[in-house]
Amino acid sequence: MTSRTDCSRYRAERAGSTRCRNEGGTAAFFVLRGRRAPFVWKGVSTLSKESYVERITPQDENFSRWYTDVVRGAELADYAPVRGCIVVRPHGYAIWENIQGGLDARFKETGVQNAYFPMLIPESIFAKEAEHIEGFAPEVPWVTHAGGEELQERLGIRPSSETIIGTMFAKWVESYRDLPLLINQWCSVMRWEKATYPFLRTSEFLWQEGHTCHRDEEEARKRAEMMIEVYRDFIEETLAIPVAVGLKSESEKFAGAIDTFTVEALMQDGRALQAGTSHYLGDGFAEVLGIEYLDEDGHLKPVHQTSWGVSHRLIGGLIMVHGDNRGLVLPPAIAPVQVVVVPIYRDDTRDAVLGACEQLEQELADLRVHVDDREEHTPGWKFNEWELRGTPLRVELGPRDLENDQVMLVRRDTGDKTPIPRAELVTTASETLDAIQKDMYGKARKFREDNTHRAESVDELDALMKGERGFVLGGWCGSSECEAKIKAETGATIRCLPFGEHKYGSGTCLSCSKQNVPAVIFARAY
RNA sequence: CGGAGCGUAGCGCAGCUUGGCUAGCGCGCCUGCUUUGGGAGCAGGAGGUCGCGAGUUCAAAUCUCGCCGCUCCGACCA
Repeated sequence: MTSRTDCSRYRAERAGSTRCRNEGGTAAFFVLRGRRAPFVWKGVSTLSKESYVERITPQDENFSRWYTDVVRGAELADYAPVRGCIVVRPHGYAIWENIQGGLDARFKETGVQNAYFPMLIPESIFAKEAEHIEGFAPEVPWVTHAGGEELQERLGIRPSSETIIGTMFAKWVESYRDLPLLINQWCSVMRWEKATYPFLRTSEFLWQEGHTCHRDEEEARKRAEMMIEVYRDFIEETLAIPVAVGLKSESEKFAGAIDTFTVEALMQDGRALQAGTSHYLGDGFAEVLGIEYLDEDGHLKPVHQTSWGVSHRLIGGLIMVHGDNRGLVLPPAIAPVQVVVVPIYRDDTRDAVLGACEQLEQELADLRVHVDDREEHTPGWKFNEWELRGTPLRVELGPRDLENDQVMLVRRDTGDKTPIPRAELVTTASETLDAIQKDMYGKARKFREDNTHRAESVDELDALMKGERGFVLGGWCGSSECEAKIKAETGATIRCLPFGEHKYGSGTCLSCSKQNVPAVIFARAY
């Protein structure tokens, strides 16, 4: 009874992991916790004996190291033998699959269909839109040889697919009756980055790119705004990450777009993360690619387009918004395993405990539940392991619980440990998961509010950027000169010109002191 | 792209300054027994092209040159 298929999956996933190290090292993935340093968590002090305990670099000691510790420790990703590329491991990929599932359903609700286009783009096609190729040229790898011969025409590896998809759209769109055309593809793209960082900036990354064609500007703009709203909804509801929604400045816009809408999140180190973008492309691509339709009035007109995407960077956002010094903390809605059951037994109680666990697993079948019945680890080891992996809820079941007809329920986000009567577990578990989801969003939202400041001058902005950082609201007159100057002096960029409920009124331009200009969000960005 | 550092067993490191026997240590892994409510104990065991390529030398993990990769800190980007 102790072996089940999902169980062996978890075993396979863990193959090759290690978490301890010797005394005496310095820069390290896992740092030695000093002898007799008590492992303190929520008032629980343990491990008083001399023992080596793996530790993640604390966030406030070195946030970057903490981040990479979590990425590798939670087995989300590993470095690949290709420069700048990561391997997304099963646990990380399971999160990605849940992101895909949630977004894909939302896309389809708005009438979008999935398709797939080639990864290789002939140079002649890629080069058709001038701004587009100019923006991406430095980051595009080219295939020049194949079949043992030099190719007649170089093939670019897609950094984004506007041109190749548009080329196909030109064949498919003939009449206004073919519009709107709403297509999405899940794929990976490649951008040859100078400096890479797991999930946040890798040479190849997983994403989705939606591409749509419309009859006029109004309809296309509506679609671009609709999709940024889909992102906002998903990221806030499912990933429990609050975002600011707004418009990108000219310099931060997508190469070839008229307008770029963005959702911006704030990480725990006070830096901003662009979590998703949606572009109104105008008819620029349509003009050069010949995506034209015959309108009711008998005239041939170019379509108005949009494109929009999010990437596996969202996983980086999850880590940096919710994680703590014990590792990853996952919102229940996205967690591959929502409830882990850890049996605690001796030889004489083994069968009873494992039997009860199997029963729990059946009772909790509506949730994503996993019984960790591995023989080779102690319960304490498993507690740490599942906390590092971010599992929202843990159920502990041992002989004492059997006697009292109860289980222990432990929340990952707060560490709270509560005995629950067996009969109430199913209800309490799903209620607690709902509470965790809500509380995690609330906590992240409060963090953002506590770390959103106002600045009246470049000096004030600079002081904030040198200190605790965060979102800084300040006036901006709209000129690229002032934007560039502010960036040069403070390192902060304009994350967005907020709209909707995120508007913050007006102020004085931080750089040129022009009065009554809109307030925008400044931040150091990833 | 600049500055700094690193690359020796699956992971973390020592050895390198001053070249020399069989390259060590901890964790992990394997076997056995005892264990199991916050990373268990004992015993035995397996595991290495010392990042890659040249060079110097009787002899290179160690010295020289080149290349590759990674990490951290700054400038550019989903």
